[in-house]
Amino acid sequence: MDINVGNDSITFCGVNCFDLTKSCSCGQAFRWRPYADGMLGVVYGKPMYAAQFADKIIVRAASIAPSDAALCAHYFDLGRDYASIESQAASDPKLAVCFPAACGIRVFNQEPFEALISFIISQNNNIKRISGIIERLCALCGSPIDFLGETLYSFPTPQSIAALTIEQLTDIESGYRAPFIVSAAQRICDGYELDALRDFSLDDARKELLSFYGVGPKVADCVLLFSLGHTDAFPIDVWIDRAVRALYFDGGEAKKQELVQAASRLGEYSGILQQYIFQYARQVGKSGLA
DNA sequence: GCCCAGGATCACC
DNA sequence: GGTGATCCTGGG
Repeated sequence: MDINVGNDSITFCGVNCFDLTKSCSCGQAFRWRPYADGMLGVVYGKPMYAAQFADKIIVRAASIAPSDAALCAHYFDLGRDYASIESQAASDPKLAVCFPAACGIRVFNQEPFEALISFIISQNNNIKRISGIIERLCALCGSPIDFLGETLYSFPTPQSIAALTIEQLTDIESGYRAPFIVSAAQRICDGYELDALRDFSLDDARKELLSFYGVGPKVADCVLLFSLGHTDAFPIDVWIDRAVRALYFDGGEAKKQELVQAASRLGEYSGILQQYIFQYARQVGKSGLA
């Protein structure tokens, strides 16, 4: 992969196994939206426009710092060998079914605090409404930044979320999750280091996250997979439940423990393969999995 | 107006 | 250690 850095853009050349739009829209990240020929989002507090032309990815920002190329490469997970993960998927008879829908998905490395709050909001919720709540949260207490004639907002700091009242959070329609959001932000303000969980074993890191009020197994695994580098974290929501039962249990009933075992057999990238399965499940719908 | 989808918690067994 | 009621909102 070649990288060219300019004053206001970075170009990554020779990127394979990456479908930018699909990866931004598959439900792993909630702040990207279509803009011109690409996607507009906010990465590590900085508004960015990303577009894809064959194997080139162009990222534009108001200004590019020396560290931004490495930051973007990390965010989009460009350093990982997805060709081998995709070939694992394509050659596994079960996963091969998912592959056409899923190829080109890369699992992003989001900011841990943003992921924690976002996936707390995601519980009992659908993607459209999750995005709406997060955008209103950012507009409420993030920092406004003008870019390409639009006003975007950074994801709020733990301090500014911890200072919100339950009423303010109810007003942006976060519902009964409001106290969970404040409690998590409060704990980060008190000095809890989410980043330390990168070096924990999967089980230990999960135990830590489960101790947050309002965080259960599914949200914990999302935070681990989408922000803390645990590529073997395997979030099980209703879609994954349906799809794994359809693919690995002939559509029959399976206990939660059996689903977890089926996932662990997929190996160290089971979480990335989970995104492939999720994308497939969403595409074929409930009736396609029966 | 009614019922359902979507996860975590808590009370209870 | 497992089961079921409950939380909130949008959509059929």
